[in-house]
Amino acid sequence: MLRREEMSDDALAMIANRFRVLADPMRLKILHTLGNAEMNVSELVEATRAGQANVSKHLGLMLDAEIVARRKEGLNSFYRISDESIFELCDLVCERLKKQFETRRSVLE
Amino acid sequence: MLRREEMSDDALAMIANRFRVLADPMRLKILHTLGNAEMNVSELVEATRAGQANVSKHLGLMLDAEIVARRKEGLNSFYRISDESIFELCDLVCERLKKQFETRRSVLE
DNA sequence: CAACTATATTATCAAGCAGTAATATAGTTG
DNA sequence: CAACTATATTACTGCTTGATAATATAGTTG
Repeated sequence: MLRREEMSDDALAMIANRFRVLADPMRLKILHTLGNAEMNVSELVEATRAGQANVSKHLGLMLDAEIVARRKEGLNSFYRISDESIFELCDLVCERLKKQFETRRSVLE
Repeated sequence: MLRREEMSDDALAMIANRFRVLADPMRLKILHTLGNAEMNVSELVEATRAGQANVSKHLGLMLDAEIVARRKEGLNSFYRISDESIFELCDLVCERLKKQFETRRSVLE
């Protein structure tokens, strides 16, 4: 796709934007925590040991990006992953990082 | 991976860092331009219509991240993609973005 | 070696963003 | 309805980073 077709600047900006959402350790931590189950904000605050405002802001950002979905129930907001493809993205990155470390290590031997 | 195993903060930081490299339209443009062929800096400057210092800095960043590789020949530096997995990443993001737009569009009908 | 060329680096500025405290909103319970 | 609770928003601060101009580095050519 990126390699074969022409890419408009707008398309590039949208793709970059999506990567930007994933380019933050705290958001990845939230996503990782959310991986298995729907959770409310308080649970996420406890699990990540971050401030409530901070967690809410990250969740809002990811909600806008449609990476998570929200279900409101009384005072609580329950969040869940709505874009499962992020796990594929993370897996790809992980594999690649492992390969790089492997290469570097073998260079030293 | 991200979903199943425990993730250290260091691991999350490394993954986030990799996404950060891809979270910039100009870098994506350079990667896209480099997609098919090895090119030197001048060619990339012309193709992207960006400043020379800017292109060099982005290339340096991606070289450090081992996303591109460099071959020096006389005055020229030739760059090429060294991490093909970035195209898979971009493809995944593209597909997902298309789905989102499709969903939004159908909501309006 | 002097002039030239390609690339890299540095300094600087402006913009964007993560974290936090304070406050607002809105639902709940006595 | 008053006190309480969960979440969202706002204002602010410090840090990071992208773009650019200026300069440095290093190879080339006459």
